[in-house]
Amino acid sequence: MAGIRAAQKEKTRRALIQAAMNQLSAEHGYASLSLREVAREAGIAPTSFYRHFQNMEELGLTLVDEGGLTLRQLLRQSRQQIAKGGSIIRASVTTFMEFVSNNTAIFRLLLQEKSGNSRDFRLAVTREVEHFTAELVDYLVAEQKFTRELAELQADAIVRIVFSAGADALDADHKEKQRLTEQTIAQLRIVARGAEATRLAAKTKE
Amino acid sequence: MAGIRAAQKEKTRRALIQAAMNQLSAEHGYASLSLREVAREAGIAPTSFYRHFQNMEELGLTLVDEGGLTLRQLLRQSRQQIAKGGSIIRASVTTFMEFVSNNTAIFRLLLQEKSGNSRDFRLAVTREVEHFTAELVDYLVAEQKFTRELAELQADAIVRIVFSAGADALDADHKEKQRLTEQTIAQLRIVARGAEATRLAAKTKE
DNA sequence: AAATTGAGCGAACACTTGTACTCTGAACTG
DNA sequence: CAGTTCAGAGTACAAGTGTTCGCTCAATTT
Repeated sequence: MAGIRAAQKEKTRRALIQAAMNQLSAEHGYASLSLREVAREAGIAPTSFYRHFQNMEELGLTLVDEGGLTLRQLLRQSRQQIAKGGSIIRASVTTFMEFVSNNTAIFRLLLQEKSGNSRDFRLAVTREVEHFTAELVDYLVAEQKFTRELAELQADAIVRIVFSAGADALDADHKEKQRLTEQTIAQLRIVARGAEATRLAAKTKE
Repeated sequence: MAGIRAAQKEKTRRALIQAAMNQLSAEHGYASLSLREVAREAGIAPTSFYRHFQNMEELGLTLVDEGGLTLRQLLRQSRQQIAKGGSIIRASVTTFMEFVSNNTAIFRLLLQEKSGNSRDFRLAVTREVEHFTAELVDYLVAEQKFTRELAELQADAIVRIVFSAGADALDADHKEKQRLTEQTIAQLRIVARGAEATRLAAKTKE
């Protein structure tokens, strides 16, 4: 029952995924990914590809899922940073930026396919990002006592700003990344202040 | 000196650009654009393409420029709306969203190539967006008396939020677009309030 | 021990791709 | 009017693409 056969299959499956990842770069996106090249890098014949995935699309969706997993790791890591105390905003933004630097290929994939050419891809990415936003909403409601409505507005704005800055960070050198990080932190502080002011304005109206 | 020849050349050049535009859709991006198909739709032989562009890349950059032109139209239109009085934020966001709806193909191109696979493309798009941000900064400094630093933070945040919402609007139906518009307006109000609060905080500190 | 399964291979097929070359004929120039 | 220019067409080629088919042979099951 060792499943030496199933284990081997899983291994080359991982090799295929890894090969696809390796070929994703700033210059070559998912769209220009070729079955034959992926198979070559994974060390199998082109035809054997079909033992693992029906299409390139199926491989692609697997990559997006992989990216979602990574995003969830990021969430966990952020929560740990927050638990340690200190500035929540600063901690979150810096962990996010570090993550972008360490997982460039996968972030690029997510960002590209978010406005890419396959509806399934777009939906898959949107789902992952929404998961991210939802976590933030929960935090704002539970810890900071915002109304759900205001929390949703705020969280959505934050995610838009942070992901957009993350996209810019993909191309940036170290110095530029630092600038982006500080800028994003300052912007989130503005948003936080604005949300706070909005909450007060709503309260005094009652 | 009529230039009946030059006119014809310009005409088929426009036909090529138009053909390329037509082939850009939610399903078919720039990356999967083929010289032969573009030439076919423009009604010329594949080889004649080279009389007008050296590469597909050159055609692509032309499309991006075209998009930049469109963005500048948007700016002008927004300013007219603002001059009419009323809510600046509401006017700007609604004109932006209308523009996205009416120029879907070109916006999709800009959004995709902003994080696309050609460095030249990314730079070209970034340049256009920066132009957009710069205009907003000028407005905030001149009309609202913000410091340049705060205006830049605010403008950049606004552009990130609006363009990100615009990207979502590409796929959305009418109802969803309205929701997005209202949401974006509310978010920009939060940012405005936050910036205002930040300005006050800085002042009292002096 | 015999039978079955299935990952991986190699050959082959029917395309599509970009691009180099040569030629034509209408528009322009002197 | 003769000569030149040049947009566009046609042919051809080499290189790549995804996918089907039948085969092998080790792992697994009966």
